[in-house]
Amino acid sequence: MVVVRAGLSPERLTLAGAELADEVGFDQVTLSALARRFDVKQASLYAHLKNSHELKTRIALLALEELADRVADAVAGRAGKDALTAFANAYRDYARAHPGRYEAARYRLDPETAAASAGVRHAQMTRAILRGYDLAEPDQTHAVRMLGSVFHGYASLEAAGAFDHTDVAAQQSWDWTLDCLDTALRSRSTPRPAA
Amino acid sequence: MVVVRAGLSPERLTLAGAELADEVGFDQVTLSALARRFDVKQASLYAHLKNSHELKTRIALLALEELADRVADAVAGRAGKDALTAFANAYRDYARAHPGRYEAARYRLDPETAAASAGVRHAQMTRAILRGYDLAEPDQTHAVRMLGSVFHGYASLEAAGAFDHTDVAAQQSWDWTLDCLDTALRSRSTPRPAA
DNA sequence: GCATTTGCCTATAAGCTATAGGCAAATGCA
DNA sequence: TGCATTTGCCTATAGCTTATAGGCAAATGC
Repeated sequence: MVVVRAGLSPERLTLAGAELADEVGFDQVTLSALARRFDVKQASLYAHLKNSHELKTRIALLALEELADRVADAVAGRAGKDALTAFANAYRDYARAHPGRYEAARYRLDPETAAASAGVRHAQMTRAILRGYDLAEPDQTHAVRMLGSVFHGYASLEAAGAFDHTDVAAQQSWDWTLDCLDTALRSRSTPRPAA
Repeated sequence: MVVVRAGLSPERLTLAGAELADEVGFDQVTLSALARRFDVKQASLYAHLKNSHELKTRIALLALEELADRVADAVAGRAGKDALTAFANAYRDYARAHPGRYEAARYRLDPETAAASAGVRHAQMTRAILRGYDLAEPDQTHAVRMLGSVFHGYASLEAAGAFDHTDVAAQQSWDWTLDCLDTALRSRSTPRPAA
């Protein structure tokens, strides 16, 4: 009776959990389901994860990390509306390709964990693309929040199927929205010499 | 041994469920918790609700209804930016006053239920507001989606505490955002004679 | 005043999280 | 190479959840 170990680790479990989330939804990610996936008993996972909260937190951190990487990649070398579009598309594309991970990225983290997460990179990158619009504080903060709301709101509603009822393609509305945002932000630029 | 009946009904259970959601979060609303609240055994609830999905669906419908009522009330007799602001504020205020119900309003409904819900009133009211901006199709649809995204995104991020880290008041960013949206929409008005 | 319906009950099963304790494989070290 | 320790996964168990089946008494109908 040769017993081969499954080779579990927090990292492997997290990755498998993220895949599971994309397949069945983040709220359906359970330790039991994960254990089944590794053909292992559910209690065995507790040797690698403190509890299911830790699993979810790790998946959330993974998603934030991946999303920040993609956005960083997309905006590199771009500025102005070009950067805005690249950021927004990277964001939306990730949410569509990885719905479970995207949900996970909204999992509520305790303050210290959040502070150490890639969430701060998101805020930094948003501020970076706003450099092309010459916004002074506190307008810049307002704009960060507005953009975050639009991107998250759109991704979230689209994932929920809210745009499925009407015959207009979600892609067109997205492009239109980005255009709109660009205009709005430019109209708020401060140091433009002649109004 | 006088046994007094608890007087359960789908309506009372739904309302209590909504209150419970606001107190502990929509995902913490369970039939067991609800039964405890009525000092009744959990299995008894199945006489009034098919299952927990029905409870959640009913809470979602209640929330959509309430939200639509408030918005309708707020926008009545207003037009243009005034209407936009009233709509937006009613929306955000509801989300802040009733976080659990607001979460419930995002609960995924099956298509027929959604079609019969107050969700359609939301879309109608959004279109009504946009009448003040003279947008032709498909721009109107784009605008409906953009506004929905901003409102939902903002409420959702604010509820998640995403705006707590920076010292700028969420109210100010909200006002700024609405201003921005108004400008953006006006710049897209079609039948404005002279460009 | 009796029959029917209704409302809540107990009992039970299955799935989830979590803890405790056991045993064998893997590893460390002389 | 051989023994002690550590590690990895196991079983067993308890408490929580949803959900179903069947029972009995209160409420209602006639």
